[in-house]
Amino acid sequence: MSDHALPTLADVAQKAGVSTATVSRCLNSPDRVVEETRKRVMAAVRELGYAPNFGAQALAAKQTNTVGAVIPTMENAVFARGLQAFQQELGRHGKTLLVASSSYDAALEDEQIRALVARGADALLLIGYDRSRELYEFLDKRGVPTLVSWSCSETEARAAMGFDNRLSMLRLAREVLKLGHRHIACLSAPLSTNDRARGRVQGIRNALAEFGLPPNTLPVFETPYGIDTGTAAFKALVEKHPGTTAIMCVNDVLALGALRGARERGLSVPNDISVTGFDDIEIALLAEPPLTTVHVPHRDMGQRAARMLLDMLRDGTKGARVALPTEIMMRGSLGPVPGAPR
Amino acid sequence: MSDHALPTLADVAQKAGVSTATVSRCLNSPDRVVEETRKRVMAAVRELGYAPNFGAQALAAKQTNTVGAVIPTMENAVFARGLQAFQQELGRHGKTLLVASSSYDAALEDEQIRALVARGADALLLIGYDRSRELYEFLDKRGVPTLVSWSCSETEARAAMGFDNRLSMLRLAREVLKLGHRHIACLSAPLSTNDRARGRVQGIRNALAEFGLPPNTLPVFETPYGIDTGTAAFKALVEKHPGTTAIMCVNDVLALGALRGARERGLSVPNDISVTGFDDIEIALLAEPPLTTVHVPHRDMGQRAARMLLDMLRDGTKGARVALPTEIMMRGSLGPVPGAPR
DNA sequence: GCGAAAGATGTAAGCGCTTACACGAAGCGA
DNA sequence: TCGCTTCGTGTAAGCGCTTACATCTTTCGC
Repeated sequence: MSDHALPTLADVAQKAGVSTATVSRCLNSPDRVVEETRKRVMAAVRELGYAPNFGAQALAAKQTNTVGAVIPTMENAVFARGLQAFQQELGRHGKTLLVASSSYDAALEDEQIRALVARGADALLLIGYDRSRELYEFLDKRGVPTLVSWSCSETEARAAMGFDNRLSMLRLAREVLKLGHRHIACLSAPLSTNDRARGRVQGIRNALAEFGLPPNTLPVFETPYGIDTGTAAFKALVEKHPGTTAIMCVNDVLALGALRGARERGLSVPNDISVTGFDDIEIALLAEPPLTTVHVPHRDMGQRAARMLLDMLRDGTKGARVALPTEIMMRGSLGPVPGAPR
Repeated sequence: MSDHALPTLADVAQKAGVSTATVSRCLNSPDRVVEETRKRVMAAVRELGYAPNFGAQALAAKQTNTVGAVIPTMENAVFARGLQAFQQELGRHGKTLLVASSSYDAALEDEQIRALVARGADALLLIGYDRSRELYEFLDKRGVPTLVSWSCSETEARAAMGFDNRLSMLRLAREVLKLGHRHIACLSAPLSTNDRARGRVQGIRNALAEFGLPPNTLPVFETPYGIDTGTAAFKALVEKHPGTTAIMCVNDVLALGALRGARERGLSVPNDISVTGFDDIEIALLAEPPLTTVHVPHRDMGQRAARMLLDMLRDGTKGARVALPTEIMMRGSLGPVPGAPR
């Protein structure tokens, strides 16, 4: 680590025999400088190994070209996928992505969002709507354009690039019901701070109602995110409700856990019990049996989210509310109700 | 989005009837200010909703309290895990983590590292050693403390918090050989820019040599990261080397792909062919059959990496070279060679 | 060939914060 | 009581960059 100070704009300017303004222009809007000068400046830049000081640049330009995103967890490939596409699109427009994760913890999420803003994020991508009024007020006050993803609600004014969680799950639940299942249970993430999970559970209830079943008798087991927790919750569920023929999980990870729980309990899927997921992560296909789930267009969502946020940033507009289509993936983990006539 | 400018230090100072220096001290070293003044200042801070301007702070303090990390991919839970622990430890010391991913692309990694430095990262966490001399020179010139993780080589001077890839794989390969396998093949990530994969392959070769087998006849199939690619490579491999009884993969994701390839080919694991992985990601346990693999202490590694980097940053020291122990996880995907006496 | 418009570059005023140094007040030992 | 240290606070000089504005040159219509 050499201690001699790094070259500054002034050093470059001196070396190239121009003013600092010209060097700055060469770097930021090259077409405003005549070619000969530009060449000379660029040569000096290269020779000195000059790179702009981030803090100074941010201070003077009043923007950081940085977009922040807070996701529930990096451990779920589904978020990683979406973010990758998001990042690529941002990169194409000269912006950098800052990622933080909240471990599905509301207080931590709050903190991470504030940290990102404190770090100068020009705009934010958030997952779902659920967060405190104070936080939203803070964001509005600071004038940070914010886009919600993974959800899309008619009743929320805020810009969103997501999909309809309720409707997607409703469609899947219809398929389950069509196969004759009448004793359905739900394995869910904690509902209190997760509007996506709530929407999905609501979707099951709506489907139940459509089929003339009482929606409020749906057993819902809430458990933190994880394969292990899914396995444990599955076991608790079948113990408490032995007659259950189909377990609908609000995400694939939980469903994978349920699959393992079934295996450990000696239950055959789907002969003894059916299991469904949500997200369509890569391993859903690989599971034994392959998981019936709802496919979410992660990549497309990420890319479009980036575009919308970029537009909001550029034009200062409010952003729209877009619901992307999802797709039911019928696979081996869902079968007809046991004992049904074939 | 309100347009009225955000409050500055000067606003707070005026409101509290003190100088900006005092406000700054209240925020950064509260014990240097008498309690009464401090209370008054803090009240003003709260009332105004003041938050420091990142750029200005970075410019004046010449540090950003930000640490950058570049990982190959966010889609592998193994990196996510390690990073989470890394981030937590940093957070405890008031630092923020900036993450970027390179998609296992050397040029992109180079770019991301420079972007992170340009964004003012005070220190860096990198995965593995393999990168250009220019990049390392750049880092040294800028004086950015850098810590390598996931690898730990005797021959590299640079600070590292990792484990011995070669030795770990060597140990696993011994187990494979002990079970009678003599026709082993290797499914690897591209080796040219991945010292971890190279070390692991080398480990297999070393084990072969120990058992008196010619190390250079080991078939090594290189394929990009992914479950799908693992499946395809598996098929290509068994076609070209039908006599293979054990396939050792350099990571779990590839191994999962191999498992699927085996299933699609109608091969029973481990009866017809054995498969091993590396990393011990959560799904390794869930695979059918559960994957024999090498457990890497992700969380511990992440946490200790953070501590070391923090020390380097604080004391300006060079950092040490630490190799953490790994553990062989014997599970169902590895069995005795087919036709062996039981 | 002249004046105006357009283009290239320079000048210098900040951006909001940290911190070395200065200053006055209070506490202390002799 | 006097000089010395210690403590709390203020003053003001940057940190390295962007950019409005000023200045000087060139170009071009007529």
